[in-house]
Amino acid sequence: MKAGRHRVFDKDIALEQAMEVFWTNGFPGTSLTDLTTAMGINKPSLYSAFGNKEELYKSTLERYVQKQGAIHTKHLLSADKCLSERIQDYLTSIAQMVTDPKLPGGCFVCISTSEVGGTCIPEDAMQTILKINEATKSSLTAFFKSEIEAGNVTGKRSPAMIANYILSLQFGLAVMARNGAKLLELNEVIKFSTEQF
Amino acid sequence: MKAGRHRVFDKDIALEQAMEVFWTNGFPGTSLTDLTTAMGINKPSLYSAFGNKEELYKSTLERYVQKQGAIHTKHLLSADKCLSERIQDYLTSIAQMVTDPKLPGGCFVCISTSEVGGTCIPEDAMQTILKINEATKSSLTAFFKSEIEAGNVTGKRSPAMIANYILSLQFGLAVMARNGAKLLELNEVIKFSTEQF
DNA sequence: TCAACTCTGTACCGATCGGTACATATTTAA
DNA sequence: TTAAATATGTACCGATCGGTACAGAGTTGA
Repeated sequence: MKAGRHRVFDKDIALEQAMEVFWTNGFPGTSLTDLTTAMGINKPSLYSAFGNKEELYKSTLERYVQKQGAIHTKHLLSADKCLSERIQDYLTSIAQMVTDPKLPGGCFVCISTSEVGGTCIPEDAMQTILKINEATKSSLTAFFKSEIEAGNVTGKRSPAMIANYILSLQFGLAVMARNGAKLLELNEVIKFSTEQF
Repeated sequence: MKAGRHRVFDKDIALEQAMEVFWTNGFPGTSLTDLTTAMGINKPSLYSAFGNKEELYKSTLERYVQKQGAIHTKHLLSADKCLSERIQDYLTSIAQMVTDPKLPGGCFVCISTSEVGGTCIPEDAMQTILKINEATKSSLTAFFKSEIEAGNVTGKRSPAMIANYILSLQFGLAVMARNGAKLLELNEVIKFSTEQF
């Protein structure tokens, strides 16, 4: 066991609470006081555990991708379902998350992406966000490439284009949720937008 | 002529410059120094001409809707074109704007909508944003209602659902642009997403 | 020419920003 | 029991935040 006084807060819980604050307010809209209040710790504890505001922000983004983002992709791979149904399940899973009243609303990555290009987002954080979206896009592209090769897509469509289409829809649904759209409305949109598969 | 010293800056140009700053950085990400620097005026001039930061923000939003948002809708009504072509033109016009290198990138309303729900957006500004989106949605709904009545839409689709679909696409394209998507990519997505009309 | 008026520039306000120094409390290993 | 190590809480740092008081500059009508 390590010498020294023990940490009295759970680092993982604190990280989740920080994530909710950044998710709600964005990076420039979140102050250290917002963070320490939500996390139930004080500033020196925050800095010793998470570095600084930017490092904490990047940590919450990575946590989001792992804990909130990754739960949707399994729907794309479920057996015994046709492609359009799997895409629909995937998008519906996202729609549920972005409208979940127990969460801040919308998509953390989408909100962060909207802040890319602003002058008050640190360069490193910007790269983190862009990398996350690149990973999503290339993952979707690889998926549709294999689906096309399996003959599950009609017509002559490129995997990258379909990936961009799905990514656009994800972002769109997330902003719609921030605007107050209901899950039912989003599900109707999803049904319509997956008809061509 | 009014007595007193004359204003040395053009209020309309200053408003446009303020709009670009808010568009780039969002409301919490924009400081008064950012604004006065871009507008080329000092704080007392800003306050006497535009009220305060929030009032200026709302003014830039309204200006955006009038000058940047309204130019797209005409494509929906052009004669001698089928519905899918008109929708495609409408969305392409938006895609051009959100990727225009002479503009801040993305859509100002979309970025503002992403900030709705955060604790540092004043209540009045929040209402302004929501009203803008309501207006867009009801305008699109009315449009599709008349198109359905004209028999231009196949299948049994509700105007509100199609309006939500188009609005989601708009938002999605805007966030994609912030993420660095090229106009060509967005045009491919648009073509694909309007096939079902 | 002068009073009334409006805008501009400077200089400042209290509050909050992100971040830290330092003393104290707590724990482990020796 | 003690030294080393680590976390916490307080109290503070300079910088910046949104906003304004006030003096002076410029313009009008009388």
